[in-house]
Amino acid sequence: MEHNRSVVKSRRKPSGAAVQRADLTEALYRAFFEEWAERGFAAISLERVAARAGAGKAAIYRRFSSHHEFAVAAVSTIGLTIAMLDDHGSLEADVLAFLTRLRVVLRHPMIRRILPDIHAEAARSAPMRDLNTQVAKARREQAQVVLDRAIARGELDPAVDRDLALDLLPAPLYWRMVVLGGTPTRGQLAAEAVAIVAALRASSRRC
Amino acid sequence: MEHNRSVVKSRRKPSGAAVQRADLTEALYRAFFEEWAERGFAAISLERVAARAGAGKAAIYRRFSSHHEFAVAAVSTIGLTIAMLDDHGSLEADVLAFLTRLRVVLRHPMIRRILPDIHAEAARSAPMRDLNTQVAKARREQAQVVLDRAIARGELDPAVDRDLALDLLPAPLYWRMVVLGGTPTRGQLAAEAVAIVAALRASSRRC
DNA sequence: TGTGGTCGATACGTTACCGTTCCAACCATA
DNA sequence: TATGGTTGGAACGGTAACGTATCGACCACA
Repeated sequence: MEHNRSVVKSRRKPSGAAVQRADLTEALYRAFFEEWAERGFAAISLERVAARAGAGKAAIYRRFSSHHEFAVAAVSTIGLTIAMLDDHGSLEADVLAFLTRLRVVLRHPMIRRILPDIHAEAARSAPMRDLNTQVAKARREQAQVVLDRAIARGELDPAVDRDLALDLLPAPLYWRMVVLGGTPTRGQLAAEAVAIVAALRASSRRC
Repeated sequence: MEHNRSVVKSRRKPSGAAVQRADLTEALYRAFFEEWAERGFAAISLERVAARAGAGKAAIYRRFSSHHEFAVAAVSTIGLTIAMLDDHGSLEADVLAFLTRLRVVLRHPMIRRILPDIHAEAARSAPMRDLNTQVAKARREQAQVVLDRAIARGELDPAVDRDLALDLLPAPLYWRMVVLGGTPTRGQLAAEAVAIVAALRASSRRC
């Protein structure tokens, strides 16, 4: 069907100018996210993306078979940086470290705009839903470590409600920054850590 | 400029078929939100909205001067139902009632899809930001009542960190339902209420 | 050093939506 | 009951993005 010539007889490998430029591929992804942040996912125009990347539309359609596939490929490049958190000696310190890192992420104006869009789109398209659960899983693991350490230290009951705990850790800060659009100070973060630790302790006691 | 004839000489008030049909206006709003939920805010087409409402485009442009104004008017119809919560006798019961009501709201598939879109758009356009803060304020007042009652009962320190408390109440449930896409059971809601109460208590103690 | 073959950019036809204009339908008023 | 005047719907040009086809430019290989 496609690439008929090379299927019939591939004399030699592509070389020279006939090889895809990885830097342009990256520029296309970057432009895609910039457009996303500015206009919203549903309004992304591949023509503007190409122009912003300093390329033509063919540069996109040679790499991806459709608008949709390009979008999927672009979002798939996210969520790979999942560096683990250091041990800070106590649950409260670990929680504060977790919140501090989350604040760094949510401070990026682009991420702040794209994240809620992902959640909205997750209800509409399957690949976006997959991406969302994948990102959630990565975040989950990071938080699991915090809980496991606390249990090992004896600060938390092993029978702690993990699902609830994994909600309690990121939710208040996400709410404040993404939903309300604010940015808490370091002191407010510390107060939040104290409250979250209390909530975590309470969610292990049987009622 | 416009409506010259009636300015020059208004013989009699509009009547008969010459009066706007309120039911169609409502149908247009409804269609707007259905389109929003299906396609995303940025991809709303007024042509499809009109078609879905069983009307022509002129029905929209007679009522609103532009696409943008229509959107603003539509979103302004939200957030007017702010019925106050009954007193359930204890902070924990009040929190549970608050969560139960929030769960009802977030169960609507349309609201679940539209809310994150609003947060994303709030970072892009001023009127959407206004809407968001307005909705936030209504929610705030509802939660304030819960806190005030608890303080009156002696369950909470009057010096409680209100900003933090107002984040702690809705955030975990919002996270679970909108970000993760799940729906907690009544039992999970009760456990969450316990955890939140513990967090609220902790956020009033001085450190 | 010649060259094969893919690359990126431009131009093109198609589709969809915007916002406007026009006209028949409609019904409470007088 | 006749009618005035606005309504809703359909048709119209204009714009923008999609996805495809074509072209010269390019450069590692042989």
